[in-house]
Amino acid sequence: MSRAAGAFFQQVYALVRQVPRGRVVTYGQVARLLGKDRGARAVGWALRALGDEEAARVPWHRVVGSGGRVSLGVSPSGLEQRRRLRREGVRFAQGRVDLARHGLHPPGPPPSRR
DNA sequence: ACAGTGACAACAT
DNA sequence: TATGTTGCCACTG
Repeated sequence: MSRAAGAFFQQVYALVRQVPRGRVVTYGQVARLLGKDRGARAVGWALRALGDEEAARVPWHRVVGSGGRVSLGVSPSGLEQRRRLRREGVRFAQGRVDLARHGLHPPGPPPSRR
């Protein structure tokens, strides 16, 4: 087990814990915030390494893929992730989280609707 | 000690 | 639009 993890993983957990309810961030954004432009993968690894106890205090479900995709897809965890997000009032569009509404830094142009 | 592997994403072709 | 390559961190066999 020893999910002690290195400093980077700890930074990921610390940052994800700061994501408020009803808000989401992407792997890429987390990586960038930690100074790793191309470290999105490492972020995923960090979350995957979460132990059950850690997962209880880290809102891992608020971390989604680019464009609001749920990377875990159709896996149990993926379904669970969507369920939790929905429960927090996160809106989905085309099976993706509406980053324009819940993301920190929307990548694309703002939707003219709300 | 070394290779494989795993919640991603940007860039090149 | 799709496919291939590369970068990133830590753990396991």
